[in-house]
Amino acid sequence: MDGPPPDHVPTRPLYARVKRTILDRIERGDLNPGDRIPTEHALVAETGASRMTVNRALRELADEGRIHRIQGAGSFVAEPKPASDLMELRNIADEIAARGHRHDMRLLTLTERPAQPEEAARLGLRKGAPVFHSVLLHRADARPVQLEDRLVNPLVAPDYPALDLARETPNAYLTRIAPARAVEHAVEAIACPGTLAEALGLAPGAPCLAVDRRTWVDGTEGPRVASVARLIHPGTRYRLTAGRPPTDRVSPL
Amino acid sequence: MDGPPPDHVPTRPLYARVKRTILDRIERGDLNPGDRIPTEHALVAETGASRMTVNRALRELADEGRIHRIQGAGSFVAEPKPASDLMELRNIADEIAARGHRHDMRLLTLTERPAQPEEAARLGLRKGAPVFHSVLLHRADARPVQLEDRLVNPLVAPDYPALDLARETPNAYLTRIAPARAVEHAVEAIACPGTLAEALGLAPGAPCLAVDRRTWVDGTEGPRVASVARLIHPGTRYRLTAGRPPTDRVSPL
DNA sequence: AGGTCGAATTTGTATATACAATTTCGATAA
DNA sequence: TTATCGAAATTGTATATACAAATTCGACCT
Repeated sequence: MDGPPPDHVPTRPLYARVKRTILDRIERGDLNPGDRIPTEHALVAETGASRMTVNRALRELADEGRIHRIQGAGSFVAEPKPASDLMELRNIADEIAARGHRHDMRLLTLTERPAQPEEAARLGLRKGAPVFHSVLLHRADARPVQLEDRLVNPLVAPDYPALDLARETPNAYLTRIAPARAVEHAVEAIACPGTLAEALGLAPGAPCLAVDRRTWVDGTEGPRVASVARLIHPGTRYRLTAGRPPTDRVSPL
Repeated sequence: MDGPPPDHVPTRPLYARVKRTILDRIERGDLNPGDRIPTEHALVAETGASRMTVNRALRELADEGRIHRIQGAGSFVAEPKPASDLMELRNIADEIAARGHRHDMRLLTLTERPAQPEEAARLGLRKGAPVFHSVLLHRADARPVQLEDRLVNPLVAPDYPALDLARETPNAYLTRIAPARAVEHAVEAIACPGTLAEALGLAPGAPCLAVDRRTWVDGTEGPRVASVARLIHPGTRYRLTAGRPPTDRVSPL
């Protein structure tokens, strides 16, 4: 049985399909950064959509930073800028997906072991207390974009080792079972350690962005550190942004 | 007197003015989170704009997360976004002093010149509009810790060149005369350019942390970019933190 | 009372048209 | 050759109109 009218695959709006055709050409390398995009008029002729619809598609692409438009001159493919908005709020998988890439992760290690003294201090535990330690590699379209080295507090997330990585990132899991009350970030530029160079697909010594993130949850006796993570990104491939510009536009003066 | 034809104050587009009227009501507390926004039809009657124009205004507000729209139901003021915008970058002088070092700065260049196209875009000015450009080196105990490359909008800070660097940093000066309404940060790891290696006391290619900071102030016609700065720190000597851990401590478990 | 259906409301998308603003580029004049 | 002007090309905004899709709400029936 089943199905009656399979029918209506929810058709995407026309402006979205026009956007997609442009993005396809960019992602296939058919159009490269700096290249000129067909004019609205040409796209009207090509796609059959009205100019208003084509205009909306191109305007949204411009808002999203994928293309650059100059009145009177034309539209051009923008330089790829892997800027991520508010990384502390969205997990890396969402960010990659939002850019139209395919995200996957490979678990490199997952162990339970006693905390080293410094780790214990960072986690607010006694030294030697058991902690979970995971190391993952996040990839976008099979390209490494983040190495995640994480310590998890078993008092906050006792079932962390049972996490199903096929369905959820550690960040998403922790957010779900123990929403953070506070987050601390520290960022520094480092030279890619030789031990990570291969995993990240970089030359040893290449500049990398290291983000140390610590999250707290509310416990019965006060705030507890839920997790401490060091996230390492290839410096030239990733960008961390915080803060948002005002929304309403103003004409240039 | 006055003016003849004051002439053309560049009128903002109608859809932007409609956005502004809605944002004003939200920011004045006239409309609170969860409140219903007048329907498109009502806004058409109120503003005189066409429904397509009102629709664009509301759609952009929704894209920007300020409102929430439900087909068939209406439009509603969104919850203010998670406050975690806190990238409290204290100014470099305070940080150095807080660490017990002595801060000084050397002015490398200070000019007024026409904005390059890309710079103009970042500043929200017409290309070729005059901008102030300063380059400073901040030092802690005579050791370089930050190279500050800054563009300043003369419309916001016309007296910037008169700044007395012996008394104030550019950041402190701008904060004093034009408090920022919004700040945007982008951070990336870069290899130290050869041209800066000597000034920063580094080997070319050494990892550096580059922070791009953009600040806005409120103008009569809407937000204006006050300044765009790129701050370059030797990666191993500097650390940038954002977010704050909870203040109340708990004994380790 | 409860449920069902359908009309009214409201937002979402699409088009045709018009004019404005900016850049580009060629024609023309000095 | 150089400079200037203007037409053409291209994007930006605005409107009127139409229909689609989702929700709300009341009328009506049982």
